Amino acid sequence: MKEIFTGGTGGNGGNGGAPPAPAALAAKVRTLAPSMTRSMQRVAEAVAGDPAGCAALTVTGLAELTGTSEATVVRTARLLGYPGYRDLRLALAGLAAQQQSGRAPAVTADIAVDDPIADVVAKLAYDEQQTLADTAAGLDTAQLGAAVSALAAARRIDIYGVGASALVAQDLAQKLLRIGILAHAMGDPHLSVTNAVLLRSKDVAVAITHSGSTGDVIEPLRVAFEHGATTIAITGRPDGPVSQYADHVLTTSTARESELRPAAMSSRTSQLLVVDCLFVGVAQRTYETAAPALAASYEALAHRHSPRSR
Amino acid sequence: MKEIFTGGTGGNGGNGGAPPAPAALAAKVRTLAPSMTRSMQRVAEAVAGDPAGCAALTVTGLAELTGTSEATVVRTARLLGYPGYRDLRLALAGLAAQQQSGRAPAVTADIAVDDPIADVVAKLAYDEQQTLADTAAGLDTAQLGAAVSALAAARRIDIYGVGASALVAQDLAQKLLRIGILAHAMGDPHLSVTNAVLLRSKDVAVAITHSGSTGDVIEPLRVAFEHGATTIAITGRPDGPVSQYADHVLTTSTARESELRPAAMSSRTSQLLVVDCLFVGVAQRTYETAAPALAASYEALAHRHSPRSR
DNA sequence: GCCGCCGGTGAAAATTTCCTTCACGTCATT
DNA sequence: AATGACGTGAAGGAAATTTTCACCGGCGGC
Repeated sequence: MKEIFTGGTGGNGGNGGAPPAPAALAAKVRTLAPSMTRSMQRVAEAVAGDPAGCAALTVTGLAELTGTSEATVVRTARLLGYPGYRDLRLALAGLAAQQQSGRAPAVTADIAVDDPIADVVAKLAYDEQQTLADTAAGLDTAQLGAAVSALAAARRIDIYGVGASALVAQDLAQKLLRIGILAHAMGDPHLSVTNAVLLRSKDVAVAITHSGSTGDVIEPLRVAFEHGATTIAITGRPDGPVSQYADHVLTTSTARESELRPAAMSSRTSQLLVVDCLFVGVAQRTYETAAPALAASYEALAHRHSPRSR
Repeated sequence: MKEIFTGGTGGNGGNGGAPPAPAALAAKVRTLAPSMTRSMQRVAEAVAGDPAGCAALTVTGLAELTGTSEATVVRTARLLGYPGYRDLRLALAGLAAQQQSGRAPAVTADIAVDDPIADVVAKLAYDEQQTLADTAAGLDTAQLGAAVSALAAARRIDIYGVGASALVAQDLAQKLLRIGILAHAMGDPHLSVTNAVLLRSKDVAVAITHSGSTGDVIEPLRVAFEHGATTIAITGRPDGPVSQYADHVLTTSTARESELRPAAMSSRTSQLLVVDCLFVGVAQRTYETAAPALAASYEALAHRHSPRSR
C-alpha cells in the first residue's frame, strides 16, 4: 500500500494537513504558486484559469495542454492538497458547476427577441416558478377551504372559461370527473347560460377569468348565482365585476407581461395551481370514493398504452 | 483521440442525443427510472440520493455499495446520458458542489389525506416549482431549437394529444394561431390520422404524450412521419415508442406521483413549460409577423372585457 | 576547468480504474 | 414444457492514473 508521508502529525494514514479544498482553489493556487517549479506553475495556472475545461481533460491531456508531463500534473495535484489527479479533477468539476450556477440568477430580465433559446427556457421557467410562489402566497386558504367544501358536496358542477381559461376549466372538469364528481367545462357562452339556469342550491358554478371582467363568463355565473347555486370565481382581479356574483373568490397572481410573454402564460400557470389545489382538496374530502376512482382510471388508461415500453 | 461510438445504430431512437447533463440529474433519474431494470434503479437511486458520497466512489465501490456489478453501474451511467462512469462521476461532483453551495435539498413530504389545506397549497406549489426546474434543466436546447425552426417554417401544424395532454395541445395551438401560424389541435384519434395523411414535407406534426406510448397519439405521428412531415414529440419517456417516429424529441420531467397527486398534474406543468418555450421561440423567429398579431389579439380581447358586464 | 551533487523534469513501467465481451440465470411467452 | 428475450455479473481487455527511474542542466567544490 502507499504510504505517503507528508510530515503531518495527527492524521491516521491519509494525507496530512489540508483536506481537499472544495472551491477555494484559485486562492490556493496563488498561495502556493511561489513554491512551485515552473512547469507546475503552468499546470496550476491552467487549472485555475479554466476549471471547467481542465475537468474535461485527462492527465495526459492536461499534460499536453500545458506542455508538461503527466508526472508533473500529478505532482501539482498533490501540492494543491489532493491525493492525486483524479481527485483534483473531481474538485475541478465541482468548482465549474458552482460558478456555473452562480452565474444563473441573471435571468430575471425580460425575454428579448434575440435571446438564445437556452435563455428563453431559463427565463420562462424562472418566471413561472415566481408565479407559482406568488399565487401560493396570495391564496386565501379560508376561501379555498370553503370552495373545496362546496365542490365536494356538489350535486353538479359547471365550470366557465373562455379563451386560455377554457383549458383550465377543462382541466378542472377532467380531474373532478376522474374522481366521480359530476363536473362540466362550459366553453360556449350560450350553452353556459342555458345550463346555468338549471342549477340549484346544491350545485356549484365556477368561473375562471384572468381579467375578472370577461362578460362571457360573468353572465353564466350571475345566472347561477341568482338561481341559488354556490359560485366560485378564480380570477386575477378579485375586485373585478366577476366577484360580485361569487360566493368564494380565489385570487390568482398577476405577473408582469411583455410583448413576447403574453399574460395568458402566467395567468394560466397560476390558475392551474389553484385548480390543482381545489382538486386535491376535494379528493381529500371525498377520499373514500376518490381513491378507488383514481385507481380505476389508472387501470383503464393502462390498456390504451402499447404493451411494452420498458 | 478516442473514437468510442456506441454501436446502437438500429434506431437513433433512445435518448435524443442529450449532451451530458449538467445538474439536472435528479430529474433525469426520475425521468428514466421507469425504463431501468431493478439493479440499475438501485444504482440510480444511490446516485441521486447521495451525489457527494457516490462521487467519492470508484466504479467497483459503487457496484459493491449497491450490490450490483461494475457493468451495471456503467450501463446506468450510459443511460443517464454520459459516455461512461467517469463522466457521471464528474457530474456528480458538480452536483454535490452545487447543492452544497445552494441550500438544503429541501425534502418534500407527500400530500396526505389529512393535510390541512394550507399545506396542500404549499406542497403543490413547491412540487410544481420543482417540476419546472427539472424540466428546464433537462430540456435539450438543441432539440428545442430544431423544433422551433421547424414550427416557424411550417406551412401547417397538427398537434396530437389525448386526455390531459389534449389541453396542452390546445394551448399550443391557441398560442400559435394567435401569431398567425396555422396550428390545429387534434383530439380525436381518427380525425388525427385522416388529417395526418395530408401532411407533407413542409408541415409539422407534434405529439404530446406523457407516457410516450399512447397509441392514439403515436399512430397519427407515425403517419405524418411517413408522409415526410417533420415530427416533434413532447414526452416524459424519451425512450418510449413515440420517439421512433419523432425527428425531435422534447423531454418533460416526471415527478414522483402519489395517490392524491396523479402524474397528470406535474406532467401537465412540465408539458406547458415546453409548449411555452416553443411558442416564445417561434414568436422570436417570426417576430415581424408575430408582434403585430399579438398586439391585434390584445386589441380584439379588450372589447370583450367591458368594465360593466356586457 | 573538471567533477559530482541535486532539484526539476519527462518517458515509460506498474497499477488502478474503467469498459467490453460473453456466458449464465431468470422470467415471460407460446 | 420448451423457447426466447432480457437482465445480470464475472472475467478479460483498454484506458486511465500513479509510480519509478533515468536524464538534463545548473551550481558549488575540488
